[in-house]
Amino acid sequence: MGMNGEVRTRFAPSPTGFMHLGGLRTALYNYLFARKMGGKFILRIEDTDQERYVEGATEVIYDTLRGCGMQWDEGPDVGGPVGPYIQSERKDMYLPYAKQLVKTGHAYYCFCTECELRQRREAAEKRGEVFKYDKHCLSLTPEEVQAKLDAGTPYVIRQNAPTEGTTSYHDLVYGDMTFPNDTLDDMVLIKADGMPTYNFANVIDDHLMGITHVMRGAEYLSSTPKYNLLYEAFGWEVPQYVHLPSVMRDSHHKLSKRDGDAYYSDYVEKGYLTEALINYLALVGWNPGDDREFFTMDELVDVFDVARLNKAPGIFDVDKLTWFNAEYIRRMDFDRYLAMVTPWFDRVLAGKGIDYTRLAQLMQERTEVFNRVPDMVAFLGKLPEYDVDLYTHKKMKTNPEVATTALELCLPVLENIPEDAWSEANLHDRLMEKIQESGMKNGQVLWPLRIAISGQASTPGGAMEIAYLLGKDETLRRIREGMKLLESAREA
RNA sequence: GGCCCCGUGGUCAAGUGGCCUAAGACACCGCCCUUUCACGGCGGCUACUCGGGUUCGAAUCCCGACGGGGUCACCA
Repeated sequence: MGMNGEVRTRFAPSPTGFMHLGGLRTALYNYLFARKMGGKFILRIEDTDQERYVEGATEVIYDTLRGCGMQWDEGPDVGGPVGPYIQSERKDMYLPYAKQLVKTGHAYYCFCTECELRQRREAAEKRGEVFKYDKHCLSLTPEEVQAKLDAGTPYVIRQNAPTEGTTSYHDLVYGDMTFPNDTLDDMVLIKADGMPTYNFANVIDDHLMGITHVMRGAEYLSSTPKYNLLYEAFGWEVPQYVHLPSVMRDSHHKLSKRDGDAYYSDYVEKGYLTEALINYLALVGWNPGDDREFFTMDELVDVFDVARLNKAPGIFDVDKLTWFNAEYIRRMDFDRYLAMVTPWFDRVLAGKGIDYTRLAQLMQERTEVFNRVPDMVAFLGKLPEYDVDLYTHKKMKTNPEVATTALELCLPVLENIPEDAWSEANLHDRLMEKIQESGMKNGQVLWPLRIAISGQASTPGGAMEIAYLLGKDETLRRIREGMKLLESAREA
């Protein structure tokens, strides 16, 4: 707990230009926990790697988090009492701490060059050994160090990790963890360019920012002992740790950039809803303990409990996400759906004069992901080429002959409906009257009709709806075309 | 390879020694509804990785094996 017992969590992404779903989930849990505990959620940008700097990347982080409904209490753009919240702007704060560690023997200057280290590492690998920095520069006398410093020799500062004994800590998810110290490497704290490494900045900042609970990916499980050694060297209180199981693509791979399935933006572009994504993501690695599956952000805050976090990695199941998405779409206000689906309609129906409102009514419960909409409605804009076989449907008891009869039956009925009376109700009543009187079954007439005007086996809505959407001229045109197709098939 | 973690159906998962001849959801399959599809309703399929213990009793505790993941950077 912080000084006044307040919980403080942080999300500390590096600005790469994209928001990884695993990272988003980490942010979500940090946010939920802070809100749940009535604490503070802090955003910190970790941009100590200058080579990886990407223009506009921080905005992507802001937009994604805000878009998902996770507003931070302290951060680069909103300020706060322990700023700045961008590590590059804190650059000068770290070196003094590193020097303090050097003074107390917990760290030391190292003048080995990257090139030398690489060679030693490769040599070790060739021998089948694990490379570990051999504390070579630790044996330099204070005079030797000073001389090199005075000469302007490039240096880094390394942690002086113990080589014997063990280091333990308690994790709120994984329980008690113990690591042999001889597996700990002397990690670099300050890089040759004067910037702190993530490993160092993270500890300093978490302490200075009063972070009480560090929630991050399980990949940090084994580097945590080194961080704790740092806290102890400074005499600082170690935060609570909450390591999160990874989000996988399948049992062997994490969600990856290469497959185009790792980033928040990938899903938004495909037409997934933010609410669905957040709702689903919350459930990969955590569950409320009962059967509830649908949660708003506020409800999530209400039920979230660190004790219910899972340890095993979770596979990100796009099918389940898609189901959530479809459910959210079905439940959304019609006006919002219409506004969202319109651009997708436009891709294939722009300028065709289709009644979007009616189409949207038909489509809302059939939409799973917006990017599947164009293919579903394209037939309204242009009759697809189709095979006569489509007229044959066993259950509907139709075949080309029945279909021909059916279309011949429908054509005059539809021709007789005036343009200004071309409504679904009218279409329905006139057609049904005729079908009754013919003695044919509904399906025997309606199936061929729908095939003729849509050219495909499955459509959003039935024959009446489609005929209405198409309008009189286009409907009649398509029926005549269908009759022609049937005729040429008969001749062949 | 060293160290660490994990292991219930295809996937997410409930389960904290007896209520488990193991819930729920997604996916899949079948039936019903129906002018197609979708929605909806009903039903079905499929799991405690394996082997030893401990115990009257184990998915639950212990040990081992196997499998999977993570980590071993002047990246974060």
